Amino acid sequence: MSARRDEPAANAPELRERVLDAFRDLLRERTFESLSVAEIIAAAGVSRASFYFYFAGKQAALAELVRRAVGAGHQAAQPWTEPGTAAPVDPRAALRAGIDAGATLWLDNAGVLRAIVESWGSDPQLRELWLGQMATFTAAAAERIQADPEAMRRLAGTDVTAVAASLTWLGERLYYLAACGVPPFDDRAVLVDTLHHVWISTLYPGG
Amino acid sequence: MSARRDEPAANAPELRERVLDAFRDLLRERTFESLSVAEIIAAAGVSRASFYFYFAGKQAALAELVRRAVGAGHQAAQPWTEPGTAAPVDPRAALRAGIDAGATLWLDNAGVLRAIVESWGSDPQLRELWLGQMATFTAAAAERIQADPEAMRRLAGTDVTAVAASLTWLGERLYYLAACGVPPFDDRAVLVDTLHHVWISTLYPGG
DNA sequence: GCGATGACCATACATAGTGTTCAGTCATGA
DNA sequence: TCATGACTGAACACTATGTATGGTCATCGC
Repeated sequence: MSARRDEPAANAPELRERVLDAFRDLLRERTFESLSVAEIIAAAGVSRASFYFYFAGKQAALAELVRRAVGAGHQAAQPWTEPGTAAPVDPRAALRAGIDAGATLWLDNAGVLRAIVESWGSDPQLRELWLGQMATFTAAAAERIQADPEAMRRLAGTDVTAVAASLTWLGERLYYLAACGVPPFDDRAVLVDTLHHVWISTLYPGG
Repeated sequence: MSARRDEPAANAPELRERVLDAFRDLLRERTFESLSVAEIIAAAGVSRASFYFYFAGKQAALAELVRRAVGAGHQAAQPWTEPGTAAPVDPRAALRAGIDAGATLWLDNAGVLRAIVESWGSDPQLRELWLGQMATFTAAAAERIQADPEAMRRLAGTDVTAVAASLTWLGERLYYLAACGVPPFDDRAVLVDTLHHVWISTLYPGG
């Protein structure tokens, strides 16, 4: 039915990719809100009609970029969320590794993630996407906590899900501030150390 | 020079107040971004020209509302930031009182505060305002921590300012989620307990 | 080769919002 | 009675969004 000239099948339309690439590049230096569709398509070398053929709007394109970025995010946090296959790792070290991987993810995708953090409040689609992501991380963290007798002993009598959600959102905020270059979190070492410190204090205060 | 008909002096122009009141009311149920100047002036019963005479735009009006709301905020946190005049209060109890006062402040001014949290990322003026506020709270918290030998013993070797900033931003985020009705923080008891728990764990882990 | 198909583009359009301008109204105070 | 200053209403230029139209061009079946 379609007139294809390259790969035999399952080839994501090239224009679509070009738009997403250009959009991601622009977001590295520009605000989502300040970007117009005109600028995006100019950078992508694509017509206005094509853009609206592939995406319902700016938001929809951003949503796609976010989905791709956080897809990698799940793997990033895995060292801590899925306790080592064989050797029982020190939870503190695993946690630090997860936090560090999160920092890498955020800095690599700073533009896209900054954009959704600033936009999910005013767009239903983006809100659902982001709250869903946070809920996923929260659930993973809560599960990991509940599997840890030491942590559970400390948290006795408190709402584990709420604590897990707090720590998740603390991460979101600090990573975001780092991506915005707000001190003192623009210093990656400070960011990771501080986040790690609060998580550890909350979960394993015995130290 | 001006033709006044009421109070003798220092009378803030009535139209300006009407705009601010209407704006605050609208923000209780609507998003800042989704509100147009047309709607605001319609609700206020004021002409477009008058609006732009008193405010440079939507953002400037919001900034004014935020300044007024957080003016009260400084007092709200005072029980903890400025240790009691005479009797040495239990820092944990004082902290809880401060957190609870913060919750009251946020719920009273939910619309305005939600608006700035969602907008400071894309407006230089609002950014400066909000980051300044957070810096103020952070400084107060850091000072309070440094005055407390018990807390300082625990935090030995870590960046106190960074920890104070983390806890400040954690508060910002959790209060915001509560104002948005995001579970589990839409439950005020959970909000206050969890925030209190993380602060205490981080600062006074001895229990 | 020939016509159909579908991807793509340029242009134009309707709609909506922003911020400015300007002529005009109306109460007050001199 | 006139001048002043607060305020309005309407129009304007500009920018952005999302849609609709007509046309180009490569490819495919035949």
